[in-house]
Amino acid sequence: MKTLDLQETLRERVRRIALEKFNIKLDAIIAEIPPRTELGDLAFPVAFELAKRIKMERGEKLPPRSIAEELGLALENTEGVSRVEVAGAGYINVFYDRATFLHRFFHSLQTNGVSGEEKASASTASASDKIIVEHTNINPNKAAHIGHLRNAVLGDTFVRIMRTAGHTVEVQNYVDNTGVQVADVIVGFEHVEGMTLETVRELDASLPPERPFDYYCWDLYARVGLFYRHGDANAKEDPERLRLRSETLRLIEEGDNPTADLAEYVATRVLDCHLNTMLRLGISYDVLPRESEILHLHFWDKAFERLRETNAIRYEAEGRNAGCWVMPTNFHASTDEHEADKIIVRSNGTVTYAGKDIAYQLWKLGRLRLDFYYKPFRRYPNDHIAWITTSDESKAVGANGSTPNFGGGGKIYNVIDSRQSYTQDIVRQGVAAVAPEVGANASIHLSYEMVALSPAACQELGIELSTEDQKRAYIEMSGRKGLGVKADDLITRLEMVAKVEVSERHPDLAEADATATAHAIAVGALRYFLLKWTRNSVIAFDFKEALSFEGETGPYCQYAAVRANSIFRKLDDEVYAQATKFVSQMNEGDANAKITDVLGGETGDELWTMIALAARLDETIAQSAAQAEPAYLAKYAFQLARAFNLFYHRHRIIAEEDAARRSVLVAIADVARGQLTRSLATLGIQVPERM
RNA sequence: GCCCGCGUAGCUCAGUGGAUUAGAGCGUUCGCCUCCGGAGCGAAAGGCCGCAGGUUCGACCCCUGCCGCGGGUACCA
Repeated sequence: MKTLDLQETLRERVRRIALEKFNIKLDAIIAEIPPRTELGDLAFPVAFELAKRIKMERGEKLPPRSIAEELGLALENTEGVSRVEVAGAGYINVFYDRATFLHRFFHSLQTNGVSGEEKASASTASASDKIIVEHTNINPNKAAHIGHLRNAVLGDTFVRIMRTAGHTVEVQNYVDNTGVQVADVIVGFEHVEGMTLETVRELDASLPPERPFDYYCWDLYARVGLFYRHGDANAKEDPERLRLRSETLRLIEEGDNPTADLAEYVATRVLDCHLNTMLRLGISYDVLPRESEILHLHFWDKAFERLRETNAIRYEAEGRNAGCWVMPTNFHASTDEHEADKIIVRSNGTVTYAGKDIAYQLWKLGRLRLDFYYKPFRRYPNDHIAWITTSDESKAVGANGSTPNFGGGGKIYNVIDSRQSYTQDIVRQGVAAVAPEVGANASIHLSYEMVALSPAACQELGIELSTEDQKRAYIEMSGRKGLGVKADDLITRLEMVAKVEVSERHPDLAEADATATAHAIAVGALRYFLLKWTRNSVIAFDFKEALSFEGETGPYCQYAAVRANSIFRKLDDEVYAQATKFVSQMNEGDANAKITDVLGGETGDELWTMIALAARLDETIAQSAAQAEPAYLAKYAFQLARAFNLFYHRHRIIAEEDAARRSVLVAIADVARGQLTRSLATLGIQVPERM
């Protein structure tokens, strides 16, 4: 029995009774979890709503309390409900039949442990509609930093949540290989360092593993920022040097020249580094659509044509934006400093990100009637392949019928930080103009706040702060200035700290096992750290906090699961079989009465709280999915771990002498570890054997 | 200027569609390993939920205004 099933039944009954007894049609029935166990397992504040509606519709004044009493009475004989109480000013508090609930819950986990399975088959309609999630999307011109990690972990976790909820999800990582940021680093190679494709290749081959190509580009990108300013970070950019950037950008877009070839090499190599970084955190992709193909396969041309036809964009013959194609907006007022219009095509003919993204979104929604060619880019350890787009039909794999089919999703989620809300609004407006049939709502901006640096983190990184900045709660990272915490550095550091702990606690563990365990802990710590904040909270990154394994952290949750597993390692098989039989078989002898007895009283309340919480996983997944908020699931996993630790501390399981009680305790520990493990897996966190 | 987000315990944050006693983690103080793993458990202290109005039987939550902080308003993304 999933809590949701019983909840749904009760909601339906409330709806029906309200109609029968009061002739009121309620559309949404609010059900809430009461604050304390004494107040029941589910509460309906529906009497207040009914009192209001009755007064409005018939002018009749009925006190909420009497309405609640009448409704509660009618709810009482629902199967699985032991009693109903009316409390406060008119709450209907429902108490479940604990023994029946435990046994159905336990039995359902025994028979189909995988949480989403049941739902996937139950909601085939929504499952047939493919969801596309776009995340990571790091400019392929430098190493990934913790801000990029927040994006990828958020996106990847959302994908896991949607899949667990029974949806079909396609994961895309968009590669902006023809943007200004790539152009900048190419200016660096060509004009600052005087290098060519050949010498860059040699350089790449000569780099040490701990300072790979993306690290090199990180530094070079910062140097280019200085180059534009003649070495003075506070000076204005030299327009003459900026012209190198726009010309480089034009050459990259055009293709088929040495600069474009170099850009292709650099962007591909950096992308490869990013995929390595993400794989360390268990993050992988299905397809890597590249901006260069948006251009070369005429996706943009087609989108451009349709944007013109629908008058979504117009050509500016004069003024500040002379020679550009712009999209007029009313998102904000224009001032002397800021134009209200957004430039889509620059005066030198190159296309801004917003323009290319409109074409990309249209393709994702299946509205462009054009497609990419694909070739394999990477085979993951589990044999999954990440495909990359190509404009060269001859290189595409699939002549033998194995061509993958991407895009054309029913619903699109774009994981992009909130600073880009304006650009995303532009993109949405463009998409809606060209494809009014899907409108502005098919594509969802899954926004989140940035990761900034705490003053302490800046100090540790050796970044000098102005007295003004020292007073701030956090300092924004800057790729252009090379200011930030590199993802790989942080992961490595976490692994080292974890390794020390593991080796200390388990000196007998083989080296490879200790390393693997430390890795699992590092991933748990980092992913949880990035997920515990809700999306619209700025993370002020702090090393001490990120490197902590205590309190509200991933390792705390992992530890609870490891402890639970160790009970079952030690538990006699016979005893486990006995417990399983006792709890999962309904109405055998006096099992029901005995279970009811164990779950009664004050101690029983405590046990029951643990069971009720463990049963709430599906509901939490559904909420996380609906709100696109992985933090809900992260908080739930922590709550579950905390509840389990308390339960573990209060009750001896193996040593319990009363057989019925022992069986119940075993069953509770079993459902708790199962649900905790599933929660963590959905967060992308593994539970090691020992830690 | 305009648009978006945020002001909740010393610090960092939860609080989902309005309701009973506003919750965590960190930090502070004090306890707990003859007992399935102390990366743990318990307890204490700590709150005009930014301010002022409004709606309501009832507001941390909804509405309006104000104050403060952050982000955006690029021919960057």
